[in-house]
Amino acid sequence: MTAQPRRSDARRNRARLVEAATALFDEVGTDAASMNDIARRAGVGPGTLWRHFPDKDALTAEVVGRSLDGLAALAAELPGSPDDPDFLRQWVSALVRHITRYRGLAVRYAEAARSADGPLGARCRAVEEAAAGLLERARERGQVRADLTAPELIRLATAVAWASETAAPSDTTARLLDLVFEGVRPH
Amino acid sequence: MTAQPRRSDARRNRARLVEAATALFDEVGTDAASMNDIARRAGVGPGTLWRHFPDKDALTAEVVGRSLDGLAALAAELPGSPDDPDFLRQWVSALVRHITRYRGLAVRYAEAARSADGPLGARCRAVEEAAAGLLERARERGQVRADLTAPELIRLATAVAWASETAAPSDTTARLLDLVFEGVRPH
DNA sequence: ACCTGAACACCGTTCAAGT
DNA sequence: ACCTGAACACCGTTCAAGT
Repeated sequence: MTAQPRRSDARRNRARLVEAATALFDEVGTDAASMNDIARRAGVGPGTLWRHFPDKDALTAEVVGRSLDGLAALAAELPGSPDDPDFLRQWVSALVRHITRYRGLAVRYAEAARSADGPLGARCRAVEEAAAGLLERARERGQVRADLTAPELIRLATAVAWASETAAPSDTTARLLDLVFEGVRPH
Repeated sequence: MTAQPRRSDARRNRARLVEAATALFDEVGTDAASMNDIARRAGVGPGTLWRHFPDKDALTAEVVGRSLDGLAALAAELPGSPDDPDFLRQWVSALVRHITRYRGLAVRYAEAARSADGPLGARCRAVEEAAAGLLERARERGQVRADLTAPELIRLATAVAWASETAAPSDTTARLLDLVFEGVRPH
């Protein structure tokens, strides 16, 4: 989201920072990766990091941005699939997979989605719009409760992502998602 | 959980620390309340706090312990209620209410429930056993999916608590809980 | 136009020195 | 037996000084 700098050394520094942040997010998670660590890994001073990205949200948005955009694009494709009764669940599953990509991302995503401002919040709004479109189609086919809203669906997806982040076995994600879709009560 | 000290000044310090922690948890949440802040508020040095409670989990367990014990007791009473079809939901609702009592508690609870050790983890195990008992009774009456386990139910409750913690309006808790019980799909 | 790195107030945590 | 408070390595964040 943040604009590309003009000077070539600045562009190189920026690229290195995003690369270092991505690597550290991958290794230790969003929270444990400190700004100073990221700057050190990129081989620049802390001031340079703060100059390129005003806060951690901006940096996070840069790292996960492309993946979030892909989600909106995926939403545009899915409803075309020939009457798959589970296309909504598939998309939500993809959303959960994205949020669990880095440890700690669920919290940042939830906060950004609530305030809806900042570079990450803007991305969340786009995802919410995509969800709203899918939800409408699912509703027409009677595949979801009529009163379910897009923010609620996303909040549930984020909650599932958070829960499988703190859980021990990683395969529980699908199970939790199933429980949310089918409900705790018997159908 | 931590043993009461013998010397009277130590006992007084301990009581003041728990009081200060409770107040700060209430005002700014579990995370924002730093150990140094708590010690300062209690009028003691940081070393005294660390002597009484080896880590923040022990302190948290002391603050929320009685409330958690009450939950296990509540589980023993509920099934007696004359065939209320929603007694399980009522108990889970009480669990969620407890976890949302202090901001940041959901994360600590989830981590303690996973590792199951430490003073907070011990309490989580007791809650899980209570949930297992309720779940069995609910299953006999056909009120829940036959394959639902107690850890899963608690994980869902914790996830709902976490979600309503990060959400803007506080009344969404009941709504999220309803979605989890009834499911996203129409019944 | 951009980078450097010292600096500030904080954090969790420990531990020698006291009473 | 228990408390004190200085100390350490860290954190996020800023900003004068450089090129």
